[in-house]
Amino acid sequence: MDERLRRFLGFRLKRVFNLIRADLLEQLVPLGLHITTFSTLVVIVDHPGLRQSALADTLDIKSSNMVAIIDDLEQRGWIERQRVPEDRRAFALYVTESGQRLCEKAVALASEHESKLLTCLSDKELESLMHMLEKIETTAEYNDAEQ
Amino acid sequence: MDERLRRFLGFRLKRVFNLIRADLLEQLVPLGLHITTFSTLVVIVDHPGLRQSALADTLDIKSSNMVAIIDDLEQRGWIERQRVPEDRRAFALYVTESGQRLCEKAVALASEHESKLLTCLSDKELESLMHMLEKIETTAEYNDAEQ
DNA sequence: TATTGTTATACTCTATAACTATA
DNA sequence: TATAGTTATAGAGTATAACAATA
Repeated sequence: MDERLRRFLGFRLKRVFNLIRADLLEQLVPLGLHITTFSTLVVIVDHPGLRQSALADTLDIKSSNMVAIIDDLEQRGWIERQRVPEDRRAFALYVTESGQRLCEKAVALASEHESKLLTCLSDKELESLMHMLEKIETTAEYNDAEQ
Repeated sequence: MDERLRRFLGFRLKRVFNLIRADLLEQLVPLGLHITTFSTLVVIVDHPGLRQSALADTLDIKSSNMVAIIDDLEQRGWIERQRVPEDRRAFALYVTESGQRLCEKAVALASEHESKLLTCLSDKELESLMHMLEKIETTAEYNDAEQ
C-alpha cells in the first residue's frame, strides 16, 4: 500500500475489514445468511423479545434498513415478529427452533474461521486490539453526543 | 452491542470503520472527493506514472471499478491518463497542478480529523494497532496465496 | 494466448425523506 | 406531537463476466 495512505487508520481498517468480511461471507452464504442477517440473528437469539428499534440501535443499522433484514429472516422461518400488547406499534422478535440451531452453527463456523485468520496474534494482542477499537468507538460516540 | 457479537473482530471493525468513514467523508465531500477518489488521488500523487492495473492492486480495488474513479478525477482536471509508448494497452497516471494542491489540502484535513478521533490512544497504542492490522492483512494474503 | 483497460450488470450496505398506525 | 415500523429511493462500494485493443 502507499506509504502515505498506510498512515491512515481508516485505510488499514478498510482492507482488514474487507478481508474478514469476504472470508466470513464465504462461510455464511451456504447457510442462507449474509453479514447483516447473521448479526441480526445472533442478537435476537441473545435477547429474545427485543424490539426492532432497539435491535437497530444495537446493530447500528437504520431502522428502515432493518426491515428487509428481518423480513428475510422471518420468511426463512428463523425468527418471528410478535405484536407487543402494551404498545401496538412495536414488534418483539423471537427466534424459532430452527433459527436457534442455525445460529449456533453459524456462530461456530464464524468464530472458527475468524480465529484462523487471527492466529498471527497472541491472545493478549487480540484482547488489546479489541479494547483499542472499543475505546475509539466509545469516545467517538461521546464526541458525537457532545455536539 | 451484543456480548457474543462483540467477540468477533469483524463486527468491532465494522463499527469503527463506519465511524471513521462517515467522519472522513464529511471532510472530503465539500472538496469534491469521496473515499475512493481521495485514496486514488493520493496514490497517483505519490507514484507518478503508475498504471491503472498497478493502482488497482495497490488500492485493492477491482480494475473494472477503478475506471469510474479515474474518470471522475480526470473529468475534474485533477489527474491525466497518458498512453505508455512501450505498451499501448496501458495508461500511466499523472496528477495535475490543481490535483496536487487539492491532494495536499485533503490529506491535511483527513489526518487532522483522524487524529482527533484517535486522541484516546497513545502514540504507542496507535502504532501497535496499526502493526496488528498489518500483520492480519499480510498473513491473510499469504494464506490466500497458499491455496 | 494473455493482459490492459473497459462496459455492463448485480448485489450489499448505507442514508434520507415521507408515509401509517399507534401512542 | 412524537414514536415504531414501513416504503421508496439513491448512492457508494464491491464482484463477475465479457469485450476490444494490444502484447
